[in-house]
Amino acid sequence: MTSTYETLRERLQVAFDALEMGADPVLRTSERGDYQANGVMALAKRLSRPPREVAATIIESLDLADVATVEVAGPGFLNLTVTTEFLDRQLGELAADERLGVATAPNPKRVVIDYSAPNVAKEMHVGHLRSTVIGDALARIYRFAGHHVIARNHVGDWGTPFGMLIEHLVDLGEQAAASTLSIGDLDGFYREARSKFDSSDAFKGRSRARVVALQGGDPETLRLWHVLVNQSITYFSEVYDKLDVTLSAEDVVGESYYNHLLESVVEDLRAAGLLVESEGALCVFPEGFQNRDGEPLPLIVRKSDGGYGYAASDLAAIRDRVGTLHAQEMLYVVGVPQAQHLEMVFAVARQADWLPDSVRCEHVTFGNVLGPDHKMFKTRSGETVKLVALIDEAIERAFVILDDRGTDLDGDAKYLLAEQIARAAIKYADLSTERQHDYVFDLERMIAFEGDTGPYLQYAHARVRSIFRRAATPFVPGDAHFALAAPAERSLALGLLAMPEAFTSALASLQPHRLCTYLFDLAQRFTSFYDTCPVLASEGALREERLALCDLTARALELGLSVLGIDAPPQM
RNA sequence: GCGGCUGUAGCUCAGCGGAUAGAGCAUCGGUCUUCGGAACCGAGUGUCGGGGGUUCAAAUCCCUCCAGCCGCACCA
Repeated sequence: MTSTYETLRERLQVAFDALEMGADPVLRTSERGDYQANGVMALAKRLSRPPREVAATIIESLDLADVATVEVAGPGFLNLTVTTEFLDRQLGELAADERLGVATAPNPKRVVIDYSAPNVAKEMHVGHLRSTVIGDALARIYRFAGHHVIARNHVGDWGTPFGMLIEHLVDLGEQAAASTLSIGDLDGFYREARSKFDSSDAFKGRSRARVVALQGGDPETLRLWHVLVNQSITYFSEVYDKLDVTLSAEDVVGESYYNHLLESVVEDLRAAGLLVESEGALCVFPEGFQNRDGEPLPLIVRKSDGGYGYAASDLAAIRDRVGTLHAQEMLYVVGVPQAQHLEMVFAVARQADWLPDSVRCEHVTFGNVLGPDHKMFKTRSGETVKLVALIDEAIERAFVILDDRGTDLDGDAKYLLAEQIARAAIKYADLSTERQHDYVFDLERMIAFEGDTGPYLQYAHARVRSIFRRAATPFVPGDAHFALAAPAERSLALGLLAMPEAFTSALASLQPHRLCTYLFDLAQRFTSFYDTCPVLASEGALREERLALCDLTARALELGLSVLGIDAPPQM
């Protein structure tokens, strides 16, 4: 179906084109009418004609009779009020459309989304929250748009620390180490290894030898390394389950995967004439990057000791993703401190012809999670906050809230609901703010049922559903007519019809928060409607109409939330 | 020093070229014998960090200054 906005835009475009081909009508939603077109003033300026006269000309040729009424206001705004007949038709189509008007991409793409990226043998902490949650929401949004998403979890599973980690594993014994790694204190494992490395020369020596063995492909060393990696992947999966994140073990393609490609990366760069040796390291100097002394800044592909840095594996990953996976678009959901590094990697990949201009490649940045003191979120004692601890605390709070309101659920059902609420609180708080901004983590506020929160949206959804549970006769979708006599009905209808634009906007800008804003607005429109328009108590056609509006609202909330990775429980 | 990000109501945040700058929370006042009151309606508050400029129109674009955060060659 063609959305309401799109219908209006198309009609306006014809009229604007008649005066100047391609002139933008600048169509927006409005508080004065339903929509307003602001493009007249700019066009009038270009034509050197009085704006109101241009507006009159446009209205004359505007074919909107079956859609909306128009009037000129102020200096030349076109205020559009959609007709009830048109709304009725649109809602009828919406009701019959499982996608609620959201179109699928005309040209589905293969999209690689790189997100989460925790480190093997280390605990996941708040630092991984945003990449994981935002990345997963984008993956779901892209999938719903009809794209083929290839999720990549670029875990840190290689490098010099693995020498000491493996030696520590050997010291502990594999059985003991395995249980530590899976159940308990991952950071403790890492810290112990580190402190032995720092305090014991013997251990340091063994660790270094172990790194060499690892890089040399020694089978026993690789076996031990696999123990570490597999334990970690199991642990990651548990965290992803807790968060309801779609990443699976198959999406884990860590740094180690690119090892066998690094040499050829270097060779290709050399062959392309991009490689420069500087202070013993093999570098590429992409244009436009300077160090603090104003000298060209290198991307170090191979270190002076012969080892490869992460630039090399990032380059190999691009070459692999474009060359082998045939990615047509790549998103890196990675913290903003990596901005320069990634820019350089992308620049080099372009120079090396691994990254054609036709492939959109974007660094999707995000701000920091701050504590109540507005500094980087840490525990009271100054340690990083573990993701699992964060989720568990949210679940406990959800429990308390459920008890307070006297839930009739208990046991597993109650726990499941508490989990759903906790996840909604954490994810929605993260997704509903502009991605690049820092935000203050305040569990109390996030999990509240009032305000712009995940649980509020879930609650709104549950309330709609409850209407259908109470209805004596089952609701039959499809035969409703929408008279929209009450203002709250009309407002809700307009909200329901605006889903496609909200979705498209979130997708195009890689900003899930635009969808959040939309859903919150829709929920508010619904509660106003709910307050003033009795549903079950009304009769006949009016009852059918209101039930149909409720049905659409429930579906819209559920769809919107699901695409953000948030559950919409039918009852709370 | 260079580069990037940020600075909007008491608090948390939207808005990023259009008509009097919005929401949530908090505050105050109403509604309602409530299809789940964890509701709805209404009210107040802002040199949109400061200053210049571009434009018919600037919180939004450009320049500059101030404040804060982050990066700037071998750890990923």
